[in-house]
Amino acid sequence: MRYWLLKSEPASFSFADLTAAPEQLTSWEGVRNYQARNFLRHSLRLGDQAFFYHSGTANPAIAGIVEVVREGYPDGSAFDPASPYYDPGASPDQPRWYQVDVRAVRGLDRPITLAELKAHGDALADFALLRRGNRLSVMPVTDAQWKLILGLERGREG
DNA sequence: GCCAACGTTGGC
DNA sequence: GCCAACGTTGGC
Repeated sequence: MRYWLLKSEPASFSFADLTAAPEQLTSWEGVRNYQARNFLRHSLRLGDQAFFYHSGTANPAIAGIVEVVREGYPDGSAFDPASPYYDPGASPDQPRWYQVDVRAVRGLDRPITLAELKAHGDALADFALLRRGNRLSVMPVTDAQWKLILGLERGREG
């Protein structure tokens, strides 16, 4: 099993939205970046877990944990002219964009903020999220990073 | 293939 | 709202 981090703007779709969804399940659609697409298409596997990260908010933070319940398949929103994710260059024959399905595993006892992650910058020096200018919406998390971050959950903040 | 212009992301 | 970082686009 491998670990990942998925970004979402809570104003569009929050971890609370996911836990309120039927079966606490959603399709992770709308990713329009090739590097992130490649992860979704080929790398995220059934049973892999991911941090659900809230970006674009006053307090960016990891809010919860999700699990991959369906591996990469074509992102149909790219074929839908009514969708904000519509891409005229994609078609069912040439899907171009891919999505996975994820289900909520649990919310964290408390959000682990970006500020707190940065405070552990020595231990998390290679953490993709902390790389300067990182805009990837799907990124890998190593076993060590996963453990360290979950260790923060029950520790004192900061 | 180069690169300037432009749009988007996302923290602050 | 600002701005740095970065990806994409399109002229050449």
